Amino acid sequence: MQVSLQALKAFESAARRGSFKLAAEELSLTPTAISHHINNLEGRLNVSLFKREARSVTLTEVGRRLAIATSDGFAQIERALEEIKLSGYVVRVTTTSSLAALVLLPSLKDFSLSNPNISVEVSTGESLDSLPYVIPVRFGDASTVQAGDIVKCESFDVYGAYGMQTPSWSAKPITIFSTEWKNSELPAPPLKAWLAKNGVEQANITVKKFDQEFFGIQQAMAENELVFCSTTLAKRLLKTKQLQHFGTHSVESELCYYVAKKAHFEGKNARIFLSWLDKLLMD
Amino acid sequence: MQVSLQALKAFESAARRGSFKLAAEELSLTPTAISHHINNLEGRLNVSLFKREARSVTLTEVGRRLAIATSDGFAQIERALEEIKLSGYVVRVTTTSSLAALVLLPSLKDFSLSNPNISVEVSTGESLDSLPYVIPVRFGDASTVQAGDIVKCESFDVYGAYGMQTPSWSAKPITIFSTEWKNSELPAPPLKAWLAKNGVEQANITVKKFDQEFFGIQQAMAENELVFCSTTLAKRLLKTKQLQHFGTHSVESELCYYVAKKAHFEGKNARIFLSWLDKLLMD
DNA sequence: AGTATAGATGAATTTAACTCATCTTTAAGT
DNA sequence: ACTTAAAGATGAGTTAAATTCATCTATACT
Repeated sequence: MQVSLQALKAFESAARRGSFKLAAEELSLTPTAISHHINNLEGRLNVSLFKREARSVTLTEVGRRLAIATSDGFAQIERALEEIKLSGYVVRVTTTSSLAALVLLPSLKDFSLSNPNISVEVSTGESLDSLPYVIPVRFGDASTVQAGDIVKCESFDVYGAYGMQTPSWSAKPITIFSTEWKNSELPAPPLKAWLAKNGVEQANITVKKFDQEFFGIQQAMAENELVFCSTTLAKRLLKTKQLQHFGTHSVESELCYYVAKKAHFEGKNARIFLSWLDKLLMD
Repeated sequence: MQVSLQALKAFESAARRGSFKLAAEELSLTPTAISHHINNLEGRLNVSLFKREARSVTLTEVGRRLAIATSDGFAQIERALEEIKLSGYVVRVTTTSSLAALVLLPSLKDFSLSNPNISVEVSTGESLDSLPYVIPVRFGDASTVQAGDIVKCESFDVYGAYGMQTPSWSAKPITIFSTEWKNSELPAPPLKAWLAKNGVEQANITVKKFDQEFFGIQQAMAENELVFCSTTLAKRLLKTKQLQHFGTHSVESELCYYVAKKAHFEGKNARIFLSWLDKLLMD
């Protein structure tokens, strides 16, 4: 197609509106741009598309032929685009299983109450990360993440299944479930620092590791055990009386939740979702 | 339409060909351009249009929806454009009445024999001059015309109606028909120079003026008189024994035939016509 | 293991798109 | 009849989108 698509669109609008001026308004251009486009089109096609009067233009016969084709052709494309754009009101998020299961999915009903016209689709795994319209909420080493992308720096603490006895850190052997990330480059959960901060280094502790926090948490709840996990994941479970806290002190970690290229998500609905997520994780 | 038409066209081609590389070839672009367009489109629409493999791409469901619409929409427009372009095989020319009547129209059957698929439409007057696809063959002052636009510099001579007596320049009063252009800024026909060149300044000459050469020529033929006109217009009439020449010497003039913005007429058929015209006028 | 293929990313370059300034030709209003 | 308004035309200058170049990545193939 050696003729410019912009020119064809300008022509279509001018033909429909019967005026270069109105076409310019419709397309947020100047009348000059319309005039140039149509003159260019006429030159390329070697035909006259409009008959010019002093203050108006009327379509020639050949102009009418093209007007019908462009009107139908562009309308067809626009209908498909509209359908697709409507589907864009879905905000797509990909994140870890743990955050999805323990934080995001359970909180989504609150989001939906506030934003009934926004649909959020959550997926786990990393295969969608590189898609420009999927918001990747990831867990990573804060020192390798852009400051603007960090949503929440994570702390860790020990929690026990709801209703179990308070552990005696100086007597019986104690088992604590913790996590060993699949990604060996991620900083390990700061258990040693926690032990030191809480003055229980000398406790008789056995650590059982899971490759996801979610698994460790679930197991601890099922077996009335302790779990060393992030405060973010534990928060809701504390509130719903599935976990309990024993008055120990949490420790900061080098880990954080972040959204890669956060500023790139410019869509209105994506911004709304990201604001909500900020609040959700920081509270 | 906030999405780029170029991006939509790139998408349509990639979808049809199932490859960014092939789309790039089809559209005479680089694969990078295709990639940028499609990534931009996906970002704007907030959807994935292609599933990327290592060495290939496959359409997503939503991509298929858009592919159908763009394929149909653009095809519709292109069909109309093809029809219109076919109609562009008509070469449109506007020129003076004199040249049209005495040279161009009578010679067109030769042109058609050589180019049976090209149709030439000739109009007189200046109203079509500014249309970009109408070839204006004009008569003007060579000093104000771009060198590349000049087709033929014009000479003038005296001719008589066929069969009339050879004029005696030194005896009886002589009437010569000449032209006074409507456009007063055009150089007058060089009659004085002709008289001087032919050594007949002392002849007893009365000049009768017409505002078009064609009129003067027609009148001279009808009344067995002399006419001072351009050699180009006289040529065919000499050949067809409607005018005769008396052995006088033609004089060059400051006037020429030219095609305004000649180089702008790039269409194949227009170039063919212009070549033919060059030859016709120069012979 | 090395090479080829094809799409991705981002900076730099190119070019078409667009605007601004000015002009022209009516048409409308006084 | 004269003046003003409306709307398209032309061409130079500016801007922003389109495009390329350079480089990289992830397979697939030999």
